[in-house]
Amino acid sequence: MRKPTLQDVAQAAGVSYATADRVLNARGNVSARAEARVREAIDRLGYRRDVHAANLSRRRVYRFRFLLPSGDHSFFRSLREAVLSEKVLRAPDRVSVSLRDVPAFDARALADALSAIDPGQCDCVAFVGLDSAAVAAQVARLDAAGVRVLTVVSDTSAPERAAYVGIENIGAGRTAGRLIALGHTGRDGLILPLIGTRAAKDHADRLDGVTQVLAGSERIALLPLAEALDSPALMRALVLKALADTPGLTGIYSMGAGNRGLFQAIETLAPADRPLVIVHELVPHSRAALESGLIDAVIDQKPAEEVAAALDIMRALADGLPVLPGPNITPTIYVKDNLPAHPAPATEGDPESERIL
Amino acid sequence: MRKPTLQDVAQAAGVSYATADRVLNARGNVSARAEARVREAIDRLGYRRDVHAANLSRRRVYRFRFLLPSGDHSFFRSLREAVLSEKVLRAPDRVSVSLRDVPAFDARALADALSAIDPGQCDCVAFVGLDSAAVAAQVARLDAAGVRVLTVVSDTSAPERAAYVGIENIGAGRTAGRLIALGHTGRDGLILPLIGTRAAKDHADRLDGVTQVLAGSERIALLPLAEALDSPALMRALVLKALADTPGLTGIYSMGAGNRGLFQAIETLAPADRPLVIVHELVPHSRAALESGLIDAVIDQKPAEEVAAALDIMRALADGLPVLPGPNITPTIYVKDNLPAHPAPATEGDPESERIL
DNA sequence: CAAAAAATGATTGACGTCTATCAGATTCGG
DNA sequence: CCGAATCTGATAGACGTCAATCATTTTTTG
Repeated sequence: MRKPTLQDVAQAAGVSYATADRVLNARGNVSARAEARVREAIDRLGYRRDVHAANLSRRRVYRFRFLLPSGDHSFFRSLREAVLSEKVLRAPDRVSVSLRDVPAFDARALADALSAIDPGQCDCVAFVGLDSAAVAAQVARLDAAGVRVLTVVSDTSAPERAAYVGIENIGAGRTAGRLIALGHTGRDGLILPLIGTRAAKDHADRLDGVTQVLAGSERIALLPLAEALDSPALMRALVLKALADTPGLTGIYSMGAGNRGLFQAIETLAPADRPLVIVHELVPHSRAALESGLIDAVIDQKPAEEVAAALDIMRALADGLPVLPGPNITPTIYVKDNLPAHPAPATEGDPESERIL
Repeated sequence: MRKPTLQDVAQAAGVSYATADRVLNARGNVSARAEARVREAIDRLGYRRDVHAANLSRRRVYRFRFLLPSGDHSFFRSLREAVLSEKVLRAPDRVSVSLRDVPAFDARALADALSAIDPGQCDCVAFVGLDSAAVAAQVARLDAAGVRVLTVVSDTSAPERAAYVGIENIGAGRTAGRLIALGHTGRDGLILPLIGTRAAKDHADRLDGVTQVLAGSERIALLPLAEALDSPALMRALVLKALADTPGLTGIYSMGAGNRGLFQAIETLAPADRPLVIVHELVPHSRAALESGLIDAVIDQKPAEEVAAALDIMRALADGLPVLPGPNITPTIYVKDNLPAHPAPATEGDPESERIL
């Protein structure tokens, strides 16, 4: 049995191809009777439009845009790399991806970048969520203009955003807490919680999570929260101070960035004395720290998967398919022994593979 | 700038469309000079064939087949479910997936199933690797006949298999070892290693891995290996016996299946007394055990991702693209707090989504 | 009941590629 | 240099859909 075509549907419904097409593409000027017969035939034959033929015919290109925080944060860098690699990967599928940098954590700049988007030139935008009235207004404008909007990594509360792709940070914090508890089986613990800033929702959620889990253990206590503002220097100083001031320190959980400073501080200790250390995001520095045994675990949100998932959703949104909005990436735990193979350095224009097909 | 078409290439090369086509599709009867000019034009314009238009024109359907172990093992069940869900997902992309059951761990039956494959009816087969001369012979036959072959979950040594998609089991065992070590920070340990069968390569590799890591710790010792043959009943008996015989038991690592028996045995203990427990594969039982706090971690190979990755590779193989063979799925660690949302029960023929588009 | 409006059918030329055919041109061996 | 072999160009009809046009039929309405 061949897959039915629209021609088959028309025939089965006893109407012309033109009428079937009018129904399928909602072009109007169709009697209720004819429409019903066509719909019935579609159901009966199990007709599904051939998306590739359709896109070919209408010369359709999916125009997707990412607005990503600029700056030298390794995590954002890996996000950007993931976008660029998906860009070339999906080009054959008529997906055109563009990437714009916006200043990090700057709601004003983000709103400006959103306002610069021409609805005629873009089908779908993804950005790292921030909450502000200006951002919310732009999300509403774009949605009304037919541009679907979604958030990645961090959500926004604008009700028009069609989806969020990212991890659930309370769960991520709980996961860290669970590992800390595991590392304190049968012994007492004193944990230093390091955060980037309380103001960032994702950081705050992680703190909530770890607190929830450790509250369940009477033998583990949390030291007062230290804010390192994602700065390696500050982080280093804070950790060195804590190590000096707190002899019984058994663990450190860093919820934000700037962990280079943390690693420097830990390096000053004898391996046997060093506390349990958990950080977020697998980036070159944290990977090296894990490989060398300086730290115990990295909780990662797999930016490459996140971008791929975002693009799948953007595609579905552009095609008008229903999309469930919830968080869908689960935080991954990396230890020294389950690290992914080193990613091959981006092979821009590899002459070998160019030639094939 | 529009994407160049083959027509553009022909024009740029100063030849007719027919000649450019002859070069692109290696139809022969082209002078070296003309071929060179066409290739140069392809490079210069950055021409890439429009795969969707091509597949439309040649009415191409990718015919892929999975041979999966039958039986009631939950892990194989989730593999099968993953295949079925990908099957409907990829149907619009001209990918036709078929699924055949073969008796588990039966090289003879596997070879028979492979021999039943008609090269004219199938572009690519994936199966769970087993080593036997008969299997190797069939792999060679299929490869020679133009059917690309790949292994999932467990590899085979047949040199013609084009790729392996699965985790690296030594690494998985090491990962478990690392978690066990983490759970024994500052205390001594005695660990019971449970295996399905020594004969299974993946199980044996996990044992190697955990042994490697724990050898590095003087405070943790491994009890003699117990073989549970993936049987819940046997598993239960073995664990109960070990618990009775070994007062100092602090951990259990189960490398195979049949963990239902393990959970039953653990349930008899007071929560405070129970050892650290790590098992493989996130299936309903292990998930429940994790959620209820009966066990500490599950190491999973993400069957859904594995199947998706396998299909991507099958597609690439069918299109003649180069594919790197190595293992590419990293084992994932699940604790109570980073479990994925419950998968929606397979929505076969959801009337809502049928209608869209 | 006639004129206007609405619905329908028939058809056409894209989209980019594949496959096939056929006539004409070029090259080659003897 | 002639016939044969090889190469080249031109063209046409698919694949399944889109978008548009135009003529015809049916229905509505005043």
